Parts: sequence; structure tokens; C-alpha cells
Amino acid sequence: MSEDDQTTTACDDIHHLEQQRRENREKIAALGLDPYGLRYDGALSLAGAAARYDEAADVAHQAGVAARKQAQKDHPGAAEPDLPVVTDGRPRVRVAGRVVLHRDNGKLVWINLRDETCESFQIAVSKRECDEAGFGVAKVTDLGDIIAAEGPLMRTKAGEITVWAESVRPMSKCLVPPPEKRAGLSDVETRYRQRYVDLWATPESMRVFRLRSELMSAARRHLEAAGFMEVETPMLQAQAGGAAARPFITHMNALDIELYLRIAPELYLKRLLVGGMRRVFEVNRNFRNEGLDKQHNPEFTMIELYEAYGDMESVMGVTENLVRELARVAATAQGAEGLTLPFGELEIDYARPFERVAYGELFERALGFPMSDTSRVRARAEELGLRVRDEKGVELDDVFVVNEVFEAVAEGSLDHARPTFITHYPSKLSPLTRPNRDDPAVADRADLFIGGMEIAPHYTELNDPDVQASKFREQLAGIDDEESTFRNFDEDFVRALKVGMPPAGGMGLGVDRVVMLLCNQRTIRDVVLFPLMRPEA
RNA sequence: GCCUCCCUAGCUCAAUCGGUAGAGCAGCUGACUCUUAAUCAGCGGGUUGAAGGUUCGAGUCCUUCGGGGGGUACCA
Repeated sequence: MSEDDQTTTACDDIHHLEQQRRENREKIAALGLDPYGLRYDGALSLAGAAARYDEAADVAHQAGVAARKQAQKDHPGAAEPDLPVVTDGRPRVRVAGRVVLHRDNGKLVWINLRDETCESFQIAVSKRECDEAGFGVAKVTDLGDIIAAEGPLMRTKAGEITVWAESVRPMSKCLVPPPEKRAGLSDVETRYRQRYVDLWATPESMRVFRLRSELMSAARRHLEAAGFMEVETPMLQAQAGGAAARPFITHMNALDIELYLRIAPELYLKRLLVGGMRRVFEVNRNFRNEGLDKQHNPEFTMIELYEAYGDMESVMGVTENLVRELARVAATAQGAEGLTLPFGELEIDYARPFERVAYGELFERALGFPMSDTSRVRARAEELGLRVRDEKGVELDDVFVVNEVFEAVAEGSLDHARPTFITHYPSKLSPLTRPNRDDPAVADRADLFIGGMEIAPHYTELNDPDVQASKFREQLAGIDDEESTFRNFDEDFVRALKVGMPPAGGMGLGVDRVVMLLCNQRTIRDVVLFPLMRPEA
């Protein structure tokens, strides 16, 4: 088969709408311009351009034009020097963006551009005032093309701030027909798979990701101001520790070893405390080989932090301040009054001090009997159809049954509009957590819940190497299911603790979920730019 | 993993009991120098996610497969 044949065959497969756009691309080239554009210096954001509009200059210019027209009418055939001079003090700007509307009136073409700052910004391209090539470009521009324009800022009769183009330049051709101009892109699969289309075609989507970016930089600023240092620790780990989750496995060729994508940065961050870093945080991507739903993406972002010489309580304060600061940033960005932000049906109040309630207290309040009343707990669990025995049919320990009931009933009974720390978890539920000094049955752990979602667990960290070693051992001994395959005894971590880790508080904030809350998005996929999807067939 | 719903033109959606697949937007041709989802006149556009099956006849009913949504499970 010759090359020509291949080209022909390929073209036959091209959809007629794409073919049409390819022809329009040729028409741009025929004007002597590169459809894929050149560097374009000095282009303002569309919002920035609109802000430059000068009412007085525009009015003065219009008056000048009117006076000149009047003079031409009054003195037909008057020589040029005798006519009033029109002074044009209107600011001239350069703009660029994606074409979202195109109205061709013959010798005057109206085009609306969009960029990340502005949904729609109008330019007018007139055959009389625009350069010839620019007018030609405007005539063959398709929806979705990226173009740039330069000209004075004026306001139309209908009152819309507009660039009256003196030149138009092609920046890039869009060969793919864009979504419907009004209804937009509603197919969620396409929105996630082709985020590049979603971002320009769905202003709400752009808004969310711009806000997410602002929140991340605000979080860094806030933590740095609070004396925390940002660090980066390994994502490829020989042992996946710091959480109980199934890891992703990969292989390193050079060393011929199995490596795991990290499930948590915890054990490395604690090593840094041993080394002498006092307050550290990592904005960390974690990978957990588990199911996906509205609150879980297999890779997700956490802000994990540790404070030497602190404890669970001190870190709860750090978290509360951080979350409140992020709420403030989100409120400002969204023009909200105060610190109450909507999340679905809820109005979540971030201003008031976060609620605190003990696990047992919440249990009793929600169920009407104490969790120590194990017969009633078991009865209720059976009633609710909850898991009371393991896969082999062996009855679960009381505390796990209590927790089943707790998660089914008590967590849901929280006031979701009020950020709440649940404290005093039973030790047995958090086997790796340090038991409370005054009451060893209680773990030094506090979980922040907002909007019905678990947002951030807090711990007073274990720093006794012998206790840590025995907890590793317990974890390995007790279980022989699939999960335990990935649990391991981290010898080096115990060695680090033997060197001596100061007492510390630690916390891991689920960033994606916080962004969901603050951007009022109900699914994690709407706050992750490229959520994991099954590969296209 | 299990349950359930969805997949129709480039996009957003219709199609009654199983009876000739339609509309708006976008596109094409023409008109138009202050439009606003511009307007006006005309035109084209489909392997109904895929493959089987039932039927005289399938977008519609059945089976399998693919992709997606929701729920559920796993998830310190």
C-alpha cells in the first residue's frame, strides 16, 4: 500500500464535522497565517481585560466619532484637515481564549472567548476596522478554536464590554466538535476521561479546580506560618507501612526487587522526628488497592503532619485552625458571608469551635444504652443485620461488634453540619495506637468528622520501641488472611525509635474530602482532575 | 466482588402496546456592520455501545460481553 492510499484511507475515517474543521484550518493557512499560532505577548486574562475598561475614555471617543460624523453631514465634501480630530484614549488590550460563541453578521463578526478567569468575553471583528487577515480568521473560526485579538476596549449599545478587534490571530485549531453550547457536557464519563474538554466547556469544573489549587497553597502557607516544614518522603517503599491497606505492587528492574506504592508516609515522617525535625508535614499522594466509591479514589491526597513535643490534643488544635483557614479561603473565593458553607443539603459551620464527643458517650447517646452492655449491643447488631462473626463463623470480639453498631448508628447520629472530633476510641480498635496513660482501654486517637465524612484521624504517637515492636508482632501473629501478607515488621523503624523519638502528635487530613466539602462537590471524582477510570475498550 | 439502572446524530435529549428512528444545538449553502443561545431562507447528518437470540417485524423483549452511574461490600 502506498503512502497516498494510507492518507486516503485515514481521511475516509474522519467524521465529516472534523473534515469540515480541517478545511477551515486550510483556509486560515491560505490567509498566510499558521493555524497553530505563534507566541503572543502581553495577552491579559479575560477578567483582567474587562477590568481595564475605561468608561470616560469610551464615552469621549464615542462623542468624538459622533461629532465627526455630524461635521461630515453638515459640510459634505469637507477636506480632512477641516474635520474634527477623534482622540481615542480607550485602553487597548490583547486577549486570548477559547471560542464559545460565534455570531457572523456578514461584515461584522461577534465572537465570545472563554478562559479560566471568565466564562464569556466578547470581541467584535469588523471588516472595516480589523486587519484583513484577522477578519478572514474571524470568518472561518469554529467553536472551540483558540484565538487571540487586539484592540480598544469599548462598551456596545447593549452594554457589554468588548474588544473591538484591530487584529485577530489564530492560536490553535479545535478539530473536535465541542459540546452543545448551552447544555454543555453532561456525560460524566466523558467529563472524567476528557477533562481537557470538561475544563473549558464546564465553567463549574474550572471553578472547582481553581479553588482546589488555592486551598492547597493556602494550606502550605498556613502550616509554614505555624512552624511546619514541608518534606518529601518515599512513595516507592520496600515495605508498605503506616496503615492497614492493601498496597499496589511494582517491580524494580535494577535491584530486581518488589516495591510497593506507599499507603501512608507515617513511618518516614516519624523517622524525621527522630532525626530532629520538630514540625513536619507532607502533602502526600497515597495509593490503596481497594474499591472505589464517592469518597474513595485509589490514589488520594493527604496532608500528614507531626509535631514533636505535642500530642493528639495539640494537633487537634492545628487541624481545627487549618480547616477553619481553608474554609475562610473557600468562603472568600465563593463570595460567601461568614464561615458557613453549603454541602448538599447541609450548611456547615466552620466558625464555631469544633464539637468534641467521646466514642462511648456518642454510642450511648445514639443507642440509648452503654457500649459495655454487650448483650444488648449484640442483640442490636443482629437486629441490624451487621457482621457479628468472621468469615470462618467465629464470633467477633465484643469491641468489634460494638464498632459495627457504632459505625452503623452512632456515626450517623452526629450533627453533620457541625465539625466534630470523636475521641476516646477503644484501644482494641486501634492496635497500633498508643494507649491513654490514664485509661489504657482507651486509645489516644481522635477522628475529625465533617459532613458525615471521616476527615482526619489524630494520634498521640507511640515512641517506645519495645511497645512498637510488640504491636508489630501482634499484628503479624493474629491474622493469616490475605491482608496480613502485606503487613510486616519494620525493623528499621523500631531501630529509629530506639535512637529516640520525642513525644509527638500526628494527623492525616483527607485533602480530597476537604476539597469536596469546601467546593460543595458530592463525589471525589469531581475534585480529582483525572480520577481513575477503567481503560477505554 | 454483588445488586440495580443507564448507553439513540458531534453535543443535549425524544420515540405510546414490539410496527417507516425524530427535535434543538452544532455543521453546510446563501443574506446581514451593535449581535447576545443573533436572526432569516434552504440542505445534509444514524451499524440506536457490541455480538447473538425470540419475532412477519426489535431502539423497545431475552442472553452474553464492554463502558458508565447509583447502592452495597472491602477500606485502623
